[in-house]
Amino acid sequence: MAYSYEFPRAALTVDCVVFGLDSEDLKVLLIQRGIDPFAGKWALPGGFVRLDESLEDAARRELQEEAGLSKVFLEQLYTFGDPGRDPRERVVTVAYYALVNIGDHNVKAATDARNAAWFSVTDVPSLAFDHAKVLKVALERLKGKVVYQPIGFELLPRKFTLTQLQKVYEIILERELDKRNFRRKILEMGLLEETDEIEQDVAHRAARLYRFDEAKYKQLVKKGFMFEL
Amino acid sequence: MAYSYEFPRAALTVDCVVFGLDSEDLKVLLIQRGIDPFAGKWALPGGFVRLDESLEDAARRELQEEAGLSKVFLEQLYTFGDPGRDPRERVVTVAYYALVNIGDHNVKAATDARNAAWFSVTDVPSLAFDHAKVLKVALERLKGKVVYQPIGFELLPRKFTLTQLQKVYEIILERELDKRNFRRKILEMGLLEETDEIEQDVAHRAARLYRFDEAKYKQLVKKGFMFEL
DNA sequence: CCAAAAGTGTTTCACTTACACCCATGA
DNA sequence: TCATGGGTGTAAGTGAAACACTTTTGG
Repeated sequence: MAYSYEFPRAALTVDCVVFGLDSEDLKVLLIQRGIDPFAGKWALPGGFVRLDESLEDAARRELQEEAGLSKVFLEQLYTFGDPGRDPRERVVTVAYYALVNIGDHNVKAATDARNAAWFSVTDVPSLAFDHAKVLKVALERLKGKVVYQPIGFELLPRKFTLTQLQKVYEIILERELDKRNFRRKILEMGLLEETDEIEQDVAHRAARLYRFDEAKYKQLVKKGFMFEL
Repeated sequence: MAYSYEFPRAALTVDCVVFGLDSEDLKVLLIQRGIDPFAGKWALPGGFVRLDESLEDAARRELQEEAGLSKVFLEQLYTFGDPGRDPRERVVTVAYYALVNIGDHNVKAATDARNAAWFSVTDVPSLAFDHAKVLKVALERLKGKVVYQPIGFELLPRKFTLTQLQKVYEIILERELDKRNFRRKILEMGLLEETDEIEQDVAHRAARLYRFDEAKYKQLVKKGFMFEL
């Protein structure tokens, strides 16, 4: 690798695909752009990487600044850098995806008067830049990852019912799961801690609440355990 | 995402983890650096991204220039951008990994008089920058990917024996596989085309040669087929 | 004829899948 | 008492894993 200070340089940004879940749909968080290019269009939250921060730090900072989100699950997705993806100049973006529990996080109105809103992933508006492609890649990654990594929990409150968890998987995978088989499988993994609480304010028998046991999971992984479906 | 021309910019590079295979070992291609920083140290092949080329094009160009490799399997791995990973200034690198058949590709002496050589992945020298980490991530990716994507073939000549193929998996996964089960499983997928040729110059019964049928694979994928192990 | 790897089936076991009813609760 | 989802077990089928000997060829 040779050094070369004389070359003009691409700009470097991060963009975040933030997934959330309500009882019906998988949602993605979008920001309405205030300025050109694509003023007024919806886009993924993101922005320039500063010279003194890591890529992940930049992604977290943008999430905080543009949507008031902090301490969320965040993982690098892919880097998009085709010439022409930004109409003005060469911009390379490192895309991340995040999983949040919509209930916990009130997406605040962004500081700089741009709108932030959740859209069902099956019904997103036309997006700025190549963000439609980024979203597509993120969705594929999420579907692929959710079956062999315990990340479904990230979309739920810390305590949840088994039915809620099943719903998470059904929505992401876009297929129905058998209730008894699902419960047996997930419980036999030993990753869920049964709490002594039950759900509140439901007009039927209240379900037991469970909690994902992170410590137990890490411990099992060390012994060769692999999460699956 | 706001525009901001006044910020100083990170430099952008690509680095490639090129995997090859001989009959014993999984190998990685390294280049001995000619200039500082890390002059004399071994490093992954790579270099600066030009403003008018895509990231993948940059990776392919560097492979061609530094190692004489072309038309290889190449896939984006991860982007490494921690401040401080380059001692001189902020450099963000988009890492790719490549799979090549060592026999087919004579790694040429690099044009600028730097050495290129294959090292067993279990015995690599100390590497420049954070390339040890990049290599580690690439190895994990390869191990994870090889079981659910038919990429093992990329490390073999176009025609190969079932034993060679089995060896590929055994070396990458670092565990032994059962011969009969392996052959049954791989043949039942219907991805291998039996040729009428057999291996040459062996001091024992010569094995039949097979070829990976790319067209068949794509066709099966459309019907929902998933490669596995 | 010996050494070396090619090639070939069957049984066992574990896991996945399909499936239906009673229970608890609040309205 | 009715509507709603919570919670539970079993049988059948499918796929994975374990396992050893005969065949072919070149030296």
